[in-house]
Amino acid sequence: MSTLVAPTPEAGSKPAQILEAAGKLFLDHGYGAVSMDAIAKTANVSKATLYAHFGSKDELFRAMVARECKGQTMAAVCEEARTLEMAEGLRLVARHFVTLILSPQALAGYRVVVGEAHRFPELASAFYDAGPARTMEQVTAFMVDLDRRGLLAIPDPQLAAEQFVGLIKSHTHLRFLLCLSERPTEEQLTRVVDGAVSLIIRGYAP
Amino acid sequence: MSTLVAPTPEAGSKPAQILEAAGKLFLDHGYGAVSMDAIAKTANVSKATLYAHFGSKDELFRAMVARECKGQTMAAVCEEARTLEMAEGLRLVARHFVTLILSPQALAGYRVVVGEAHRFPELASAFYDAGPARTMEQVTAFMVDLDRRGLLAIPDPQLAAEQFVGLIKSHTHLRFLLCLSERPTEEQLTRVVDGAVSLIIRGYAP
DNA sequence: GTCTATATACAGATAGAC
DNA sequence: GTCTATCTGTATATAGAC
Repeated sequence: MSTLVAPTPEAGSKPAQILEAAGKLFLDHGYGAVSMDAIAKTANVSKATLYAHFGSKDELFRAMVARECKGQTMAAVCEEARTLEMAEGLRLVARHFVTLILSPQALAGYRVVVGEAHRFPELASAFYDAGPARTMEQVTAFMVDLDRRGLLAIPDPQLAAEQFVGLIKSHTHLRFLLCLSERPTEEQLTRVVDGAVSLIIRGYAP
Repeated sequence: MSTLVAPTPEAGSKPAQILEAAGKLFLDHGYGAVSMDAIAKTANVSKATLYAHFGSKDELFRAMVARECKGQTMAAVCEEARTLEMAEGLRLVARHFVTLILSPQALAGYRVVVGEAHRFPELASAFYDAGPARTMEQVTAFMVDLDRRGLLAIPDPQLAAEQFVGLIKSHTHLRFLLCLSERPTEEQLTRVVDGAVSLIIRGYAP
């Protein structure tokens, strides 16, 4: 399993500038549509310098994805949710999750990784491990906790976790992926979140 | 709204050969990774002929997506499902839907359209109208029917339809999009379908 | 309509000076 | 380590013969 843990270059250094430029461009326009020239230009760096730090376009792309994967976690929220009343805890998790996946960065990352999954299968795999897989683990653990406390009756916590995130992504995520909507309205968010929470509670009531 | 209704060339003709080759290659490797040379070669046609029928790579790409969008509909199944017992009807719809979205063609199309959504926003929009939007309409109509017959109590049929498809896509769809799995096992399908159906039934029980 | 051959541009990657 | 200048392949698109 190829990890996505790349050594973070110190802020302000040339590699950091390059990674930042690469992130902006790749995420906005996709892998194929961005040239190394454009990245060098955006980073205020010569192309030779670029190649001195990243051996190829592939390598730079991988490093960029690794960088973007960091800091997108549900761990803290799932911990906090355990201390709340059930419906409130579920709503907190759902709310955090929907905000995360509809953020412009997450959407752009999703687009580019999905679009290049055929060409970079190991990258897709590493992205999955670093992002969605960890999220699923954390949400599953939350479901196990609800079951243990007797608040819900969940025979298959992993299935329940998958259903929960499926309910939240629902149809909305696709609409945003396809650039049909720009920003979620407060109303949209509430509708999806409340719908998912109440369906899970009614469906898994003890 | 740009429709995706392109005149279908007669089978066996040069345009048909070209579209078929373009479909194969674009869907397998993505827009950026496929050259017009490769398409011409695969179609057993010269590049000049190719340009005689399709003015540019963009145009060919659009025509290909239009072609691939045809024939993927849920209409017939949703009709049939109305004649069945509730759980069986839901299961039929779910089963058909999951089979549809996990088919290699649908996955490949999804990947390429999502990956290029930034560059071809109107195409993404047309794809949405031709595929997902129509599916949602049909599933929503099915939900309305279940409510009218008093089998379920569904105050917001559109939300329920979105939840139903969300439950079915769940986490599985992402795993397939990222090329982490090749073919769904019978067990996977049953698990997702039964889980979605029973959650909807319990959640919307009158 | 279809082909061979080519124009033109730009991509990724490198050589060599500083 | 960083730059300017360049090599080399290949991409899209077209000209002109048949």
